[in-house]
Amino acid sequence: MAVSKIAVLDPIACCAPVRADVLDESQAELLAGSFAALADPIRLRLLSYIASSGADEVCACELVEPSGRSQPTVSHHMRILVEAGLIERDKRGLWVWYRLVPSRLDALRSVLG
Amino acid sequence: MAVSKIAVLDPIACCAPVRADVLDESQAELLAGSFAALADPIRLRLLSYIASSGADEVCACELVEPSGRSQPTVSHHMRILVEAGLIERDKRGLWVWYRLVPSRLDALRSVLG
DNA sequence: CCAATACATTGATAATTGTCAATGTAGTTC
DNA sequence: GAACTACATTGACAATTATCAATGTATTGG
Repeated sequence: MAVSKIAVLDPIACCAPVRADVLDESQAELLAGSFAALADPIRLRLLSYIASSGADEVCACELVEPSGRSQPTVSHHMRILVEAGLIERDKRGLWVWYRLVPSRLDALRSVLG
Repeated sequence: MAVSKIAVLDPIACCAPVRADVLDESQAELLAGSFAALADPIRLRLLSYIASSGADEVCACELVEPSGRSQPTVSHHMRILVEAGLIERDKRGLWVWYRLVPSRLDALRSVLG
């Protein structure tokens, strides 16, 4: 799946729940891209780490060690999550801060119902 | 992702919403497998076709043409959906009937909330 | 049984993906 | 501006995946 191609568009605007009508091809591509971002255990754990941190934002520097992957690999996965629109990136000084985009998670959730 | 390894386990029992606690590795593997089943446009459309059919079950023979893929390819994708637990398979005579497993969709949905 | 039908499996191939070491880049500090 | 720090990008490789043609396997009807 070409996750990066899909980042711009909005699943909320795109799709009613899977149960309502048959998805057309472009809707399906869009959603498959979003789900692909969730289809990796490292990315799910990164997302979960941020979501359950209590804080609004989490520093990238905090993500490498608990993930058990190299810094470039974490950077790669974070990019995929950002491009899928599930996470936002904010660089301030030397550090990069990530925060959830709850509306995106809600959107995906609503597609499953 | 090895989707097939994961079919037996139950995401409902496995995981609280991503926001509550950091997913451990096995939970993450499990969920990533489920999302991987949704991370393909053809599978999303097959799922959607069944979900929106109105009927409780849909015959496999009905799925090939609208998917635009070959019969073996559709068979392959349906197997992945079944192994992910999102769909149930029932062979009666020459025909195979598929139906949704709503509890699984609900389970995945609840993980995103 | 034999032919026909519905679906699954195999085998092969091209494309995609996860990973890391090495290197690059931008911001900070002295 | 030189050294340092935090993160990104590149390049390479192994593993996985989507696909189809060909073939296999049940099941049904004659």
